[in-house]
Amino acid sequence: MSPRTGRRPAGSDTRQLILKKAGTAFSEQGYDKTSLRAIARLAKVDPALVTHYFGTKDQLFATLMRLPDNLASQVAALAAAPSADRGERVVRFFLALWENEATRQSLLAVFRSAVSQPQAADSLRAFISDALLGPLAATLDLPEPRLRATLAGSQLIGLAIVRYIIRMEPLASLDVESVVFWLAPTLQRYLSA
Amino acid sequence: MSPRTGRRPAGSDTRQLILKKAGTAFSEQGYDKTSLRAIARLAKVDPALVTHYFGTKDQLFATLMRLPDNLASQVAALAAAPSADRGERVVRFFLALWENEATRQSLLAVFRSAVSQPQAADSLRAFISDALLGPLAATLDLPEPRLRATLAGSQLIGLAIVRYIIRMEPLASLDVESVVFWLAPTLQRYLSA
DNA sequence: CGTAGAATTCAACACATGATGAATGCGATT
DNA sequence: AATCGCATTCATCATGTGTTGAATTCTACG
Repeated sequence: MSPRTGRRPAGSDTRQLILKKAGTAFSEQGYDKTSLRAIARLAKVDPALVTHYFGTKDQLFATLMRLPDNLASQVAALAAAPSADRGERVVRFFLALWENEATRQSLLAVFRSAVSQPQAADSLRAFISDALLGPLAATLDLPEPRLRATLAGSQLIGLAIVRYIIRMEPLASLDVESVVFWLAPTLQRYLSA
Repeated sequence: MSPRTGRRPAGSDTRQLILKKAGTAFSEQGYDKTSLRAIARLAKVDPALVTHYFGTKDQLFATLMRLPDNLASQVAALAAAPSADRGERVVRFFLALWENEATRQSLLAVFRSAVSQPQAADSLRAFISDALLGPLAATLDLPEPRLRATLAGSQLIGLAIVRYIIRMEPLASLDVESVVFWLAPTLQRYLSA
């Protein structure tokens, strides 16, 4: 009789399994609609085990949402680029973030949660504004740099929503190079002209 | 002793009060995070009364989310416009929708709910794709009309998110004319060139 | 071997949710 | 005045949530 309780025989890393399942669940449904019990169900584990490993639901989410730390420095590199192909570089950078499986998951989760969780929305806005658009605006010696950066942000966020969240065709299946081809001039105009 | 139960004295239109409170609640929090009980609390009414008037929560939401029916015909008019200032017209039309208090509420609610509710997301995609971008694409005699319409949609959706949902400055407080000034060329390029 | 501690589940709590059916009060019609 | 129907609340149900504390089983170390 397989015992219903107690420690499991082999050395399978259940903790990591839970993390993985939680990651996909959060990225597919957002924070609110993802229940600890659903995560536990996916990992074939008791809900209490999730709590046991990661504390509260908030802490679990925070553990998962660690975006790459070098993001800021990458943006700085972007800003230092010559202004002629700045638009293209920005688009490529943004697309790289979303095409990468790991970061895409975090981004999806954050975006999905930001709408309903005011706290998440605030931190998202702060992050985008301070860590991404701020540095970019700082290097624009043109009138209204802040506005220009925000406009660029609006096109990029629109791209993310349509291509990765709503998945509207044909943009959702378009190859990366074509996306760059279409969006680069727009970004370039916002960030120059 | 003011009786706790039974009909209320004066002729105040409670039904409409509930509708109004539900509208603001849905637009501020989206479908999921808005509870019938919260709506009832706002209207100072028993939760059962909400159910009594509007049936299920879904039906209440559907009752509120009736976007103006003439939308389709307006888009048709847009499509018929000369191609030279099509970009500007599209931007103006979109902004008019969001600057109008009544439609903004519906749009906010739909957007906020679309992220977490798969059903809402599907119908939003269908609506945008079929009723808005489809007709627009139909009148473009250029290569890849559908892609062009979707690109235009991405910039408009990005604008809505940044300006009306995330409320990121300075775009959030920018006057309408300036928004038109900045976005019209982008839209024009997607829809021509 | 024995035992400390980790992994895991069980059972339960306190709370919130959407929904329903019965009860009660008031207004309007006869 | 009597009555019918609407407006409104009460009490309650079934379900789902995050979280906690105790119990059980296994592993690892002495």
